[in-house]
Amino acid sequence: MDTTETARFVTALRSRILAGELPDGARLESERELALRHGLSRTTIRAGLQTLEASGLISRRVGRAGGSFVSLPTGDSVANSLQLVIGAGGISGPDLMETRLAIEPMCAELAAERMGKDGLSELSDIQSEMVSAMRVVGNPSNRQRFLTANARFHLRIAYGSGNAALAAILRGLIDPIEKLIDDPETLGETQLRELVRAHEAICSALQDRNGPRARAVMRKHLQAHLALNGRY
Amino acid sequence: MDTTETARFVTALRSRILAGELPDGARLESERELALRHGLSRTTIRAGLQTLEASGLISRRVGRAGGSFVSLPTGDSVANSLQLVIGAGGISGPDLMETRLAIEPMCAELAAERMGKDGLSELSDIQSEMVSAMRVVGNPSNRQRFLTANARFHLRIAYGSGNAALAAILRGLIDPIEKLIDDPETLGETQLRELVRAHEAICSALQDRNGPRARAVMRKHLQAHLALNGRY
DNA sequence: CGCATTTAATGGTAGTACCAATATAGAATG
DNA sequence: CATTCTATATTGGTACTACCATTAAATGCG
Repeated sequence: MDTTETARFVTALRSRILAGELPDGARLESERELALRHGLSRTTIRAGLQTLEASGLISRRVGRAGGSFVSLPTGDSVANSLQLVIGAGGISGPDLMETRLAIEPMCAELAAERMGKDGLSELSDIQSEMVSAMRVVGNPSNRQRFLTANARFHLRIAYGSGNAALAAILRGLIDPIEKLIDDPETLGETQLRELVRAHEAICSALQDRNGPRARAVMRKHLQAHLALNGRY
Repeated sequence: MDTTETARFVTALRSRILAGELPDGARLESERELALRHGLSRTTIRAGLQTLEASGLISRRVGRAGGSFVSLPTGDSVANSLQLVIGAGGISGPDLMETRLAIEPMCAELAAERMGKDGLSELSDIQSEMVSAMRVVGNPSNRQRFLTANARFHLRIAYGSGNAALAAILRGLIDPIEKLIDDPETLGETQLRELVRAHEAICSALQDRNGPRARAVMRKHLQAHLALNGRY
């Protein structure tokens, strides 16, 4: 394996990073120094660093105090690659909804156990925002406000689950899903009102710290979406 | 945004790919031609292609009929970035198990509805492999055989769900999880036998095309793991 | 026709030079 | 002394040239 010099350099540096030898935020040597140390040209070093940067393992800044800095990958990179695959059409609409249906009830259950007071109040703020946006949802910009707040509502619960993996996955799904469901035909005023009501029930279950109920209500809420336009 | 020439080139080419303008497998112009067409140096073009390759959007081959080829990202890139984040310690052990608990029951339910005859027979082959490996599980190499087959069992069901997103996610989780649970203390012969029994029940539910039962049995199976060593 | 050889095209690597951004050291100034 | 401006050093970003290694196609030969 690792036929090229660049690939060798990448795997070497990547394992040092993942092994924790280079802590988060650590500054690597300059490209010129790395080239000398590894007996490679700056060209090759730069190619390797480019790859590592694209993987989210380092970030680079120019300038005197600049250089390459270790940045341990977070859920962001998962969300990004998920969005890439979806954007490329590698995952169908029904797949998205099914995945959501797998993830979010679990998020709700965990959030009921773990979400703090501030998180819950943030959630009810978002809920108020949705209610106020709904009043004039005929206005296109308000419809957008409504949908954005809806996404934030679900994301906030995922964060509230305290589970980085679940949150990252939902973050990757939510934008494509939002575009998928934004259809005035199937998502009219009646449905929006129903949606707000469901959110109310979820909030209440979370405040009661009732995990199973939160899970059940969330599940029902999502399945209602699925039923709206049977096949996406 | 896109302060550097490289970044500009990357975003331009990426959107062309995601827009479907460049179909899967399409061959890009050579680096020298791209440089001319974009009025950039080959250096910059190469930097951009390096990034796109790391994102899984293109692959490159040397040689006369070589070049850069569009490769629409698949679940692999999601699995990879998931493994990167986990490898960097960005996701805890309990997070992993909870995510698994969210994903796999859904996989089982869908697989019960969608898995074909060949898939089911593959599954029972894997099951036989596990049974035969279990007989001499004291032997370390056989223990490895057993665990590998176990992973394949769960992955096969995820594929059988026909849902690319769920399969990709489990693929990213399974290796780290396998290492996590491979503890002779908590996973002794008694537990292995119990595990095989659970797999048997899952197989049977799938063959009966009983989705809800498949979901329930899978869920119970995973929760047994969780209970084994309460906190990972 | 079939096989070996040559040739041409590609990405990979090296090296040099210079540019642009930016933190730091130092000088000028109040 | 404090502040502000200026020079400077260090860094990544880009350009250009040259050559190598790999690979498939074109060519030649038997």
